[in-house]
Amino acid sequence: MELTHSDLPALQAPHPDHADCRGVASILARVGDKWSVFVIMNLSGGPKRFNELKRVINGISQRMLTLTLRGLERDGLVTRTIFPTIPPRVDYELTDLGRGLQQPVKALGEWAMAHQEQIAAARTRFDERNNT
Amino acid sequence: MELTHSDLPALQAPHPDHADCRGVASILARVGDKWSVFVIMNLSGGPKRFNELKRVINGISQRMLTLTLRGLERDGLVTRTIFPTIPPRVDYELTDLGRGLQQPVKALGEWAMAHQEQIAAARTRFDERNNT
DNA sequence: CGGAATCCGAATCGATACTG
DNA sequence: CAGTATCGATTCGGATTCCG
Repeated sequence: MELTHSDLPALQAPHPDHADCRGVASILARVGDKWSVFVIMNLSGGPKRFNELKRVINGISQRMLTLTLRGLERDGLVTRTIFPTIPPRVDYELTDLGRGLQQPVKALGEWAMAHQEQIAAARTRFDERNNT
Repeated sequence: MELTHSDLPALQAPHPDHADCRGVASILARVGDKWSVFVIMNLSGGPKRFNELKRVINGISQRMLTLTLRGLERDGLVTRTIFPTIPPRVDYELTDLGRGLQQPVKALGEWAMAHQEQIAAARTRFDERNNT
């Protein structure tokens, strides 16, 4: 698969807690993927079709939308339902698991929104300091 | 800079809320970066030196640790303090901003831990279904 | 010790063209 | 409409070498 940064090198285990880091990291990677987040957000309101998502997300290529949706489906976050009509229709919908993920993701998003100016300022300062 | 997935294409704005997606996404990308998360976690306990981090994280290359730390420093999440001793010593420490980020990240990490079996199972099922 | 610089293969991604 | 397939450009990232 192309999308996942999934498999990461061994991680030391100072506490037994760290045993699960491998799996956890692959989940964090999905959240860090901007397209995955956008798709999850745009599915909050209910099921959507492929091209509907493509229009709303605006900037995603067909290829990346397909890849992103496959990844989410693989992780059990999204379901894919085919209606064998003509023309074909495919609906994507959040699973309960996917909806559950929205809470922590929104928390993170809100933190990001709340501090984005602070971070932007830090970036500007850092960039000015280094180049010129 | 090499590390950031930062700049993303325009995003439609159904609600005015979505105006900030650009900046927010670049912050989410940092959280999605596995090394950044590991570094932030490992700095919870207080400042650490470069090679100390390198040993603890185990699997990160020197190059990626440098890049990751620069990124975090740029975003104002980590400070870098040089002690001009011989041999040189450089300490990295979380800023208040960095410590603040830990809360939502931990929430996400806990969600991931809580559901990792469910997700692993979903992946297995999906993979079995498709190939073989 | 804590990097910076270079090399180079591997993984990503967008654009395009084709299909049922 | 909802994809798959292919290709070229970019980016990523590990290994290595050199430096104060």
